[in-house]
Amino acid sequence: MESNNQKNMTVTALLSATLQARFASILDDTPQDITVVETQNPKFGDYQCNAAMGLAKRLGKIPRELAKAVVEAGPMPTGIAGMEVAGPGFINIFLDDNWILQKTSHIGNDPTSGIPQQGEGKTVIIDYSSPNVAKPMHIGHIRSTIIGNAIDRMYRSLGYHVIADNHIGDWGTQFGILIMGYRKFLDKDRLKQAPIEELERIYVTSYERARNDDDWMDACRAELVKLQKGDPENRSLWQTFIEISLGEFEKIYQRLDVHFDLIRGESFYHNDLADVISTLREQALAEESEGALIVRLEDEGLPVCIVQKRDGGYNYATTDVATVQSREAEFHPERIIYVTDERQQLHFKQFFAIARKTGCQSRLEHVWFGLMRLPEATFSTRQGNVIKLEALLDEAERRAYDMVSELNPDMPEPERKEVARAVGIGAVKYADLSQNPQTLITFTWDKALALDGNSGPYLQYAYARIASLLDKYSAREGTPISDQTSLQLTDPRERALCIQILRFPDVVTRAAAAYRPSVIADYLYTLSQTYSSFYQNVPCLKADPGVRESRVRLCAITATILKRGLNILGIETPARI
RNA sequence: ACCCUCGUAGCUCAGUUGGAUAGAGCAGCGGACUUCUAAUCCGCAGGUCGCAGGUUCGAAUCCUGCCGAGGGUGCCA
Repeated sequence: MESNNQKNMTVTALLSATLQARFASILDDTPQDITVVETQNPKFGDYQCNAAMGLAKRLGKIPRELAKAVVEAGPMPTGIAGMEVAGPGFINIFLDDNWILQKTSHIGNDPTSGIPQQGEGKTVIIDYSSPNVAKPMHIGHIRSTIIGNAIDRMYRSLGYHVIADNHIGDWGTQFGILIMGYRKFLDKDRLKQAPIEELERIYVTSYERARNDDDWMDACRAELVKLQKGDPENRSLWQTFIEISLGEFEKIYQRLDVHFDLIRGESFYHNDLADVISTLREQALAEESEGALIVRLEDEGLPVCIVQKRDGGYNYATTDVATVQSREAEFHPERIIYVTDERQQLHFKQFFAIARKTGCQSRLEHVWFGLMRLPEATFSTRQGNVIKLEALLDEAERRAYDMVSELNPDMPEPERKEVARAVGIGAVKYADLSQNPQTLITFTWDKALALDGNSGPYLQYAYARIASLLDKYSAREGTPISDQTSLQLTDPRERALCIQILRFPDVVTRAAAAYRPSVIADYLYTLSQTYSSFYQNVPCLKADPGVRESRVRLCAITATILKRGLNILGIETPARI
C-alpha cells in the first residue's frame, strides 16, 4: 500500500528516490544528484538512470561496475521488474506491469490526475496580456494572452494560488493626444459601431497632426497635464476610453476563455511613484545625471536606468517598481511572472535589479517570446499591415465550420457552430502554444489554422473519438464504464499507452518549471499518436468480455488526461466533432 | 560598437537542460475505409544539427572565434 506521500510523487521522483537509496546502500555517503529520466527509445527500458557514469568518475570507480553493483544491490524495489546495465554505464529500468496498471488507475481516478500539488499555500502573480487602452488587440497581443493564460492554468493545476493580473496601459502620454483627437475628430456613429477602431482612428489622426503642428502638440500636452491634475472633464473622458477599451478586450477574452483576477492598469500605481523616487533617493540608489534621475547598475552588468525624466515625468521602470511593491505588500507572492515580448528583456533585467535593491523578496521571472512576423514584412501599426485578433478568430471559426460540416453534415446547426468555435479557437491557441516561445515566428494563416498533423484539432479529434467510443459502450451495456474496472495488459500497445499516461504528472511539473506550455503540447501530441495507433490496431468494443472492459477503461483514462492537458492549455474538448 | 536570442530534412518545428542509431508534422511515394468517427493508421524516402576549433567516456546541447537572421542599448512602453 502506498502512502499519500508517494501518491503525490511523479514517477521520476519516485524512481529517483529509489535509485538514490540504492546508490547510498553501496556507497559511504548519499549522493545527491541521482536522477531518473524517461527513455527516448523503448528498447532501453521505460526509464533510465545515467548517474553512474558521472559519479564513478568522481569516485575513481569504473562506471559499468558501479552501475552493475547498483543493479545487484538487492531485490528489485517496488514498481521495478528489472534493471540492466548498458553501454558505458546506463542503468535501464523496466517497470513492473502490475505497478504500471495500479499507477495508471490512480492517475485516471485522482482528482488532480496525479499532478503533485507542490504549490499548496503559495501565491503566484502572473502578469500577462496587458494591452493598451484605445488600441485594438492584434496578433501581436495574442501570444502574451495565450501563453500567459496557459502558464496561469499550469500553476493552478499544481495547486498554486494564482492571481492573474492584467496590467493594462491606461496611463501615459497617449491620453493628451487622444483627448484632442476626441474633441476634434470624433465620428459618433462610428464610435457606436466600432468603438475601439474609432478610438484608434482619432488617436492616429491626432498623432499625425501633432507631428507636424507644434501648437497641436502643445495643446495635447496641456490636456495631459489637466488630466493628471484631476480635471473632471478630462478625467471623465479618460474613464470613457478605458470603459470602451475594456469592453472590447472583454469580448476577446470571452472568446479565448481567458479570465483575470485583477485588472489593474498603470494608473492604479500612479500615486505611489513619488514615494518610489524618494525611497530610491534615500537609499542613495538614484542620482541625478543630465537633469534626469538615474539608477546605476554597473554592478549587475547592466546599463543605466532612468527612473525620472528631466521634465519630472516617470518611466515605465518606476511604475513597475511601484507595482511590485504594492503586490508584495498586498499578496505576499512567492513569485511574480511577467509574460511579454522579447523587446522588453533589458527593461525587465533592469527593473528586477532595482526591485531587489529596494528589498523585494519575491522571485521575479520574465517569460518572453519572439515577435510574430508576416511573411511579406515585419508587421507594424504604422504600415497598417496588422492582423486584428478579431479577424483572426473569425477566420479560424469559419475554416473550422467548413471542416466540421464536411465531416459531420448531419450535425444540427447550433451544435455545428459551437463545435466550429471550439475547434477554430483551439487551432489558433495550439499553433501558438505548441512551439518554443523563444523563437521568431512567422505568421501564416495556414499554419495558425492547421487542422491536421500536429494541431489542436488533431488532439480534439482524438478526444472526440474516445468520447464516441465511450458513449457507444454505455449504450450497449446500459451503463458507463466503471472507474473501478481493473486494467490488464494483453497487447504491447496497451502498455505503451499506459507508459505515456504515467508521464503526465512529470510533464506538467517540467512545463511549469520551464514556463513552457509547449512541453505539454508536445506530450499531448505524443499521447494522441500513441492512442491513435492503439485504437487503430487493437479492438476495444469488439474485444472479448473482460479484455473489452479493461481497454474501454484505458480509453476513458486517456480521454481524461487529454481533457485535462488540453484544459491546461486553455483548449476545449467537444464530445463530438 | 556592445548586449540578448535564434540557425536542425525541400517547408514548419521538437529534441526531457551533457546521453545510446537526431525525431514529428506538412509536401512526395506506396498501402489500409460495407469503420469502434480515415481530421486516422501502417510503410518508404528525405540530415556535414550555419562554419571552424575546444572541453570529456559521450556534444545539436557547454566554451572560444567567425558567418547569417531578428531584437535591444539614459529621458517610449
